[in-house]
Amino acid sequence: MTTLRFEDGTVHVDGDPDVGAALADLSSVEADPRSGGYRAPAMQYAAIRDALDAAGLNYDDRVAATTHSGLALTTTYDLREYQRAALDAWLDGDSRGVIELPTGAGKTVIAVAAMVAHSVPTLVVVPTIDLQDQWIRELETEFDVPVGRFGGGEQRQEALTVSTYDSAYLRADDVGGDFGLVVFDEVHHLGGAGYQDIPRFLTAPARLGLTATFERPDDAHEQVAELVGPRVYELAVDDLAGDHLADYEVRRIEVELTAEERGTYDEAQETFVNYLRTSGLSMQSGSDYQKLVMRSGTDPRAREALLAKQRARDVMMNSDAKVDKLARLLARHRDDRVIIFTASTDLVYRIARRFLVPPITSETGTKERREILTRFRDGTYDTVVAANVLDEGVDVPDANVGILLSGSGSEREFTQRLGRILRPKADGSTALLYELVSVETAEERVAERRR
DNA sequence: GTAAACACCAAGGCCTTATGTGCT
DNA sequence: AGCACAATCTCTCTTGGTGTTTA
Repeated sequence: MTTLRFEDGTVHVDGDPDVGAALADLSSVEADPRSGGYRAPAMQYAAIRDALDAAGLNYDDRVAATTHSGLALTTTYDLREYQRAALDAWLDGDSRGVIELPTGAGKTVIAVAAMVAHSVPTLVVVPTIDLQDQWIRELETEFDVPVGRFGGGEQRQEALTVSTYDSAYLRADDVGGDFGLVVFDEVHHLGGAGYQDIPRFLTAPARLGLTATFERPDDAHEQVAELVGPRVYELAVDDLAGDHLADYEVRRIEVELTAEERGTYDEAQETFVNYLRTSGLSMQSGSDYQKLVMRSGTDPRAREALLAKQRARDVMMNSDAKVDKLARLLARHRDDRVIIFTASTDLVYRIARRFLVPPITSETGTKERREILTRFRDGTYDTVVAANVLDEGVDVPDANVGILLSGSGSEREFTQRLGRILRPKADGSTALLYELVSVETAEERVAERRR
C-alpha cells in the first residue's frame, strides 16, 4: 500500500512501484534511494495527490489524517461587495492566490470567510507581534475556539494558530503537515529568501496571501506567486476612496535648501559624481550601486564617494528649511490630527524637541509606545512624529493629516503611510497628505519613483 | 519565583539614475 | 541601430528571537 506522509518539510511517498510513473511529470519530485520511495518539498503535496488520483492509485494519506479534524467554523459577518468578489476570485483560483487591497479595506474578514469556507486547521502568518495580537483577538471573538500562538515567547499549537514569520520559519519543518489552509498577512514579506522556506515546508493546499502592495521592485513577487499563488484580485486606494475610504489629496511642497545646506549638498554630490566619472562606474542598475559598495571595501576613494552620497542624502532629507515649513503646516492644522513621517531618527527627536510632539522610533519601548498611541487615540495628543515605525504592522489611531518630511523611493512605504490617514471620516471630510521635497536635489527623483 | 528590561544577533528592505559593453 | 545587462557586503532603520540581568 502506498503511503503519503510529512517529514521535515517534505512529503514522502512510499510503496507502490507505479508511483514513479505517476509522478514523473512533477519536476520537483526526487527518488529517495534510502527508502526506495519518492520525496518532494511539502508544498507539492496537493500536486502529488492530484497526480496519484489521476493515475488511479490508492494510497494511505497520513498527511490528511492530521489535517482534517472536523472543524466547523461559522461566521455572522456580512462581506462587502468587493470583499465577496475577492473571496470568490480566490476560491475560483483553486484556493490559491494573493488578494491586494489597500490598508483599511478589511482584509482580515476576507481571511475569516476563507477559513469558514474551508473549515480546516489554519495557520496565519504575520510579520509583527502587534499584528499577531490583533489576529488572535479577532479569531477568538469570531469563532469562539482556542487560538494558538507561535512567537512572542510562546509556542502553543491549536487548530487555528497565528505565527510570526520568524517563528513560522523555525517551526515549519516540524508542523508543516498540520494545516489545510495557510494565510500570509502582508505577504510581500515572503520576498525574503529565508522566509520562502515557510510556504515550501507547508503541505497546506489552500493558500491565501494578503497585502496592500503585491509587486516588489526586486521582482520577488514572481516567486511569491509560485509559492502562494498568483494575484487573483486587486483594488487600489483610488477604487475605494470616497466610498469605503476617505477622499484624499496629496500636496507636494517644494522647499529650498538653506545656503549652507546647499553648499554641503553640492559639494558632497560632486564628490560622488566625480568618482563615478573617473572610476568608469555608472549608476544605471541596482547592481552598479552594489559594485560601488563592493569597491568601497578596498578602495578609499570609493568609500569616500559612498560617504559623500550619504551626507548629501542626510542634508536633503533633514533640511532645516523643511522644519521651518513644518512649523507653518502645524500652525495651519492646529485643530487637526496629524502624523509626521520621517526617514531618520535624529530628525524625529529634533522635531519632538522643537514642537513638543511625542516621538516614536525603534528606540521607543513597547510600553511607552502603547501609551503614546493610546493618548493619540483619546485626543490627549493631536500630533505624533515617527520614523519608519508606524508604516506597517501597528494599529495606529486615525488621523486626517499626514506630513511626509522624508522617505525612501519605495512605493510600498508611500502607500502604507497614505493608508494611515484614510479611514473614513465621520463628517466625510478629505484627508490631506503633504510631501516636503528639497528642490534641485536627488529627492525630486525619489519622490517621483514612489508614485 | 516570576516578569519585565536589556543587550545582542540576524534578517529584511532600501540605497542609484542614465554609461559602457557585447549581442542581435 | 537598438537592446539587454552588468555583481555581493556599506548604511540606516526596524523587527523578532534568545539569553542574561534586574526588580
